[in-house]
Amino acid sequence: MNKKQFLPWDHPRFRSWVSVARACQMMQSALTRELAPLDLKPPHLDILANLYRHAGLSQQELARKLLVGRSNISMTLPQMERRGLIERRGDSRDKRVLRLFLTAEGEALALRAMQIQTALIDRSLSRTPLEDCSAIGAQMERIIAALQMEDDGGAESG
Amino acid sequence: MNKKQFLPWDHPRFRSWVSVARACQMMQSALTRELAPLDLKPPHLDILANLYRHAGLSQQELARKLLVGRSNISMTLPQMERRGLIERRGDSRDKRVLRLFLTAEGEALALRAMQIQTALIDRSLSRTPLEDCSAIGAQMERIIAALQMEDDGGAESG
DNA sequence: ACTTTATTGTTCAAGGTTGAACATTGTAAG
DNA sequence: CTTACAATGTTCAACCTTGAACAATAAAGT
Repeated sequence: MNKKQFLPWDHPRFRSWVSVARACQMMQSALTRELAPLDLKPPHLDILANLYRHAGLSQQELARKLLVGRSNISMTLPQMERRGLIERRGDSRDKRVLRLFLTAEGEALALRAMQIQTALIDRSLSRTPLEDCSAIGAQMERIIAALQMEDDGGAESG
Repeated sequence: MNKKQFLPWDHPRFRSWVSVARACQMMQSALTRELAPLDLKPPHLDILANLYRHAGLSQQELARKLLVGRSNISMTLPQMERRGLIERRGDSRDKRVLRLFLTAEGEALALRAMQIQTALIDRSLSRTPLEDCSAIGAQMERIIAALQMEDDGGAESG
């Protein structure tokens, strides 16, 4: 008679995480919409923001920070380079790596895009007290660490 | 001299949300990895889980729940139907809509996949107290509501 | 009844993402 | 030095996702 013996929705952590995932997806959609006038998509913004922060990254390092494959970066960057947003210079010591930098135009666009993103986040989280925001951020860092472990070492005991 | 006048990373809500997005992305990657043995990807699981929960949904309703386009559903479902996981029956009252149901095999696979997902979430959130999980879920629901408003009514006052 | 407007599902082209195979360059081992 | 191994970036085929255009059906307006 027990038609549904396994109902994940009864599971508190499961329910909470579903909400998290949903919120993320909607934020992504909203960001895509608001970035459209700049002819940018979230992945482009991620790249611009990271190069704004850490000038001189290699493609590999950038890919790792963004959690995407090298090939992704390798196919996206030439577009942005042609658009005059970034610059790639070969590393003098290691001829394999290309170091990435924003152009002046790229930095200007990065700033505009980041302002749009920050404004969107502010609007969406306006009903969430700062204290709770920080608490959420801290918990998420824990979760990231836990998932990091899985990535690296499958099932390392510790 | 103020080289970086606009640093989003100084912004508490921005920082917190970056962590949220990162955690989501890593969870998605981990889920993709763990679902591979079942020859399923997260979007397939989303479909199975939603039909498990709400049998008889139309494709439109399913698309809305999953926050994807109708075309997406329209191209994914035939694959799953050929695989014997779902069934599509025309609605008798409205000849436009197709009502969706899980087959026995689909339900079995849905259960296995949901158990994998629940286990992954449990593992990743094991260091996050239940109380905090619930608080996070509640805040996320607020954020979802805020983003919902933007979607619907652009800038409705109220 | 007739026309207009909306909704549902399908198709298609465009673009994004991935993982594997590859060439090049650096590093360690013998 | 020579050989084996590892890391970086590129290319390619496969797949996924999207948005627009479309045909069929329903609902609303006249």
